[in-house]
Amino acid sequence: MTAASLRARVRAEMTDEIKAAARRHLATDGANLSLRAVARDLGMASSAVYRYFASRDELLTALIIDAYDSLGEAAENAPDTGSAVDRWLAVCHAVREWALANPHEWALVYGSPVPGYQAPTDTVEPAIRVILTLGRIVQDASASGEVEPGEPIGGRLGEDLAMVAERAAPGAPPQLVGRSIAGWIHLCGAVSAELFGQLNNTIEQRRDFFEFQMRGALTWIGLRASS
Amino acid sequence: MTAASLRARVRAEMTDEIKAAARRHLATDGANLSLRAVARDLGMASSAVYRYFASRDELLTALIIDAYDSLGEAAENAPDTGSAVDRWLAVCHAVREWALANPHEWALVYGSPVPGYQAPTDTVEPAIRVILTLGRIVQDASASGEVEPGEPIGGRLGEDLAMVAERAAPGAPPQLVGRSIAGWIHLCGAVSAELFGQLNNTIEQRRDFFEFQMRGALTWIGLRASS
DNA sequence: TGTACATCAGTGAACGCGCGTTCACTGATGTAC
DNA sequence: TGTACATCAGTGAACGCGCGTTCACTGATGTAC
Repeated sequence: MTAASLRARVRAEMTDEIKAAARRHLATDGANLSLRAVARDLGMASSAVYRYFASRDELLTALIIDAYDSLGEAAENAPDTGSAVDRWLAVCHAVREWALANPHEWALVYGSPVPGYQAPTDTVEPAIRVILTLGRIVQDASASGEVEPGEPIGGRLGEDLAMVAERAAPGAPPQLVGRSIAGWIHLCGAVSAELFGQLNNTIEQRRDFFEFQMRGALTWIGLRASS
Repeated sequence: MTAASLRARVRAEMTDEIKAAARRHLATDGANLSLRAVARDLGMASSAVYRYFASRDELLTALIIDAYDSLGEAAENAPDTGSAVDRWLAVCHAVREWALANPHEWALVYGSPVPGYQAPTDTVEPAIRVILTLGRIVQDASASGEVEPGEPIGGRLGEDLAMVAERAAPGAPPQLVGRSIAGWIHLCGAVSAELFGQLNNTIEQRRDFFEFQMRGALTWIGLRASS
């Protein structure tokens, strides 16, 4: 380990500590967390944070990227065995469990947009990891015939979906991809509904209801339980 | 018109103006809007606002209740003719169109919870107007047999759903109510996905895709196009 | 109808606070010869 | 190996700002007799 890389490592560790403290502040302050409060927690001058992040927004961006990456990793590491339905459901549960474990980071990326904050383009790649994971399942299922193709979709929507299919599940029929995107949206909606309190005092069997919903969505999407 | 009720009317008008100004501020500041900024917009001293709202949180609560009521009214006023499927879709489109017209109010009630804000109980009644509207459609469809009842759901989730059914669609089978709640959650998720930017650079035919999703959800929910 | 009083909307100053960001600086750590 | 210099993390004061809320007050509007 050369001296230079040691300095780099210390720097990386400090960067991580700042992000960790900022992440803790998401719980109390949401997306308008305070740089000064973060610095205070770490016992350092607020100006010192500027050695690591050029501005509050840049720190926020780092948190957003980390959240997407962490969620994406959770989705990618979901058990990848069994039928397409099994695999899809495993991803759904992995996403939900990650969100329950990291509710404020979920809110940061899937909640209301932060007013005045414009996400830079380097958030895009981490942002699509979940949907690419689902796309792979759909593509595999389509290749092995574990799928109801369904009615083709014409018009401009058909073109939109064909372009998405090309990027996320090449070879799969666009209408199937469209139904899969709908499934992903339902997944996000179900997680947000649970996290943001829409089910309070109504449905207490959260996990069961979640699975019920995702299985229901799958019947329409048209993945089959076995090939 | 007595003098007293005139004073009351002027007061109500001023209250409305404050809320209108605050609503405008939702666009730029989100849920952490500033009382002082609102007062400034109206050309009044910031302390004057306290004659109308005891605190910033109380003003926020008023905005939340108004948003729920406005959305609820839009849903209730959706065209109420044709089959259960027609009526359900009409409500979905009414909700989406309201949200597109009032994106910041949608974010206020269906976006990430405001940290530190606890909604008082008088937000509950306005909050459930949409789902009660959907419940009425399901109840009617169930009564007239325009419905696939589907497999009953046992266990605790079944009990949860039976209780919801009792409140929102008495007489309808709990499993149908469960699928309907899932449809409502998908509706909220689809609107949030569109509004919060999840479809950016992906799907441009927003209305078509929305309708595609809602129709798809309906095939699983099991409302029939005609009795 | 006229007058004394009560109610109420609105003012402006103040309290005490926190914020993001900049800047000149100190001192430690690394680099080049 | 030793020394002169450059890099870099971190400090602390300052700038200029905005915030929610309170309080004693003024004047207009309504009420009771």
